[in-house]
Amino acid sequence: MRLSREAVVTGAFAILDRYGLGDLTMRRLAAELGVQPGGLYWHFANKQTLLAAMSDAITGGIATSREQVSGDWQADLAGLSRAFRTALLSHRDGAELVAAGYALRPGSGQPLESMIKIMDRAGLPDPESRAAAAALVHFVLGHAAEVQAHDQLRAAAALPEVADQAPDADAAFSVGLEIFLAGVAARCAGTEPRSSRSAPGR
Amino acid sequence: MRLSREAVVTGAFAILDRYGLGDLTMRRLAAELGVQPGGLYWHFANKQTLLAAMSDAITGGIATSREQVSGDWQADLAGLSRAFRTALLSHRDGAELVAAGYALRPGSGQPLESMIKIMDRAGLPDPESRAAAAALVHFVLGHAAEVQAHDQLRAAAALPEVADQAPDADAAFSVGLEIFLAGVAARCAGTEPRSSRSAPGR
DNA sequence: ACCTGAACACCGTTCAAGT
DNA sequence: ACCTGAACACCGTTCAAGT
Repeated sequence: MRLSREAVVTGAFAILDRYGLGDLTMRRLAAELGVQPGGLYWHFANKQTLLAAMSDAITGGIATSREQVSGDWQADLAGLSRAFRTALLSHRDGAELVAAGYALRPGSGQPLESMIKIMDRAGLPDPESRAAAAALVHFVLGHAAEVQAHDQLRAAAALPEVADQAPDADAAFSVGLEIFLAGVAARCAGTEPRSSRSAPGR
Repeated sequence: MRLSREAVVTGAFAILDRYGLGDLTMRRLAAELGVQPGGLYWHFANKQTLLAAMSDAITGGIATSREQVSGDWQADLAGLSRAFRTALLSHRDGAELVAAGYALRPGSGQPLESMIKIMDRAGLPDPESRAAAAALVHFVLGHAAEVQAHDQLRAAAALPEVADQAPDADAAFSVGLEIFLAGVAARCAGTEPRSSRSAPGR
């Protein structure tokens, strides 16, 4: 069967979900697709490009669908952050994969630009909204990467505990997100258009 | 000359600073030390253990020296975060190195525990202070990793711009840090700091 | 246009054997 | 105790040659 970019990406996700990022090699992928390793390089210039395509597949579709939902910027920002987290957790090692390519390709498909827009509407001017969005992205990426690392440690140790500390991770994410939202709200105090005043300044 | 754990770590840092994390291989390190690759495995069980030792060398000495400086928890937390950032930036790819081992070895030498203590004193109870500290660590790690990735992209492109956007990065870090501090302060509003509650007349 | 075959230049790790 | 020599089982990538 003829190969294609999509077929390669699909096969790559199959290996990622079954064996993890460490075992996602060009040679293993070629074997999975019934092809010689060199054949992959007609469709992708190198492994990095393939990983970038996978990263875009994970983060794509989040930003556009959640751009402007309501007038409440805090709800919008929380929803976008949760959607980002869910997308990262939807594939094994998804956070590590996206984080690896994130710094190299600024904003290419990440929800960063959407976050900046939401904060702009909240009353944060451009340089600060960009810095704030970057901080939020770093938090979500780091949190999701930690969750998935713990997942794999548990799987490797074959612990019989079923639901272990999944609720802990969810609660920890909510705490971090709420702190961030409160911090942005405090910084917007005075300049904000019409949102609720929640936190006192410093 | 006889090898030692410290000599191996020192050589590893030399390669890291000169060639980057991607070129830090056991074979190259062995050549640098005038030794056969297999010889390294008498001092370190595997590469991961060596990288963990390097990570500890980077983060060690921050937490202990900056534990309780003043009574102002915001100043303490900001100082600790900045010291953490400086430590990560003190070696090439330092943030990526520390981040890679971070999720696998919870808290082993990271300033996370110090952050938790500071927030405890600020009035945040345990489960929340832990989640907040994790969020702060993720922000600092992600920020530093992005800064260093941009550093290398600039170096690879051989851009003639000298000071480029280093001030931008510093300002972005400050914004993220201030937002976080304001968010924690907002969450602590109402609950008095521990020192004024439990210590009756000091 | 799309892929094979085969090679190039690497990896981390192990382990008998030497000293 | 500490390291060598040599191997094992892999990597990503290239590229002439086939179809």
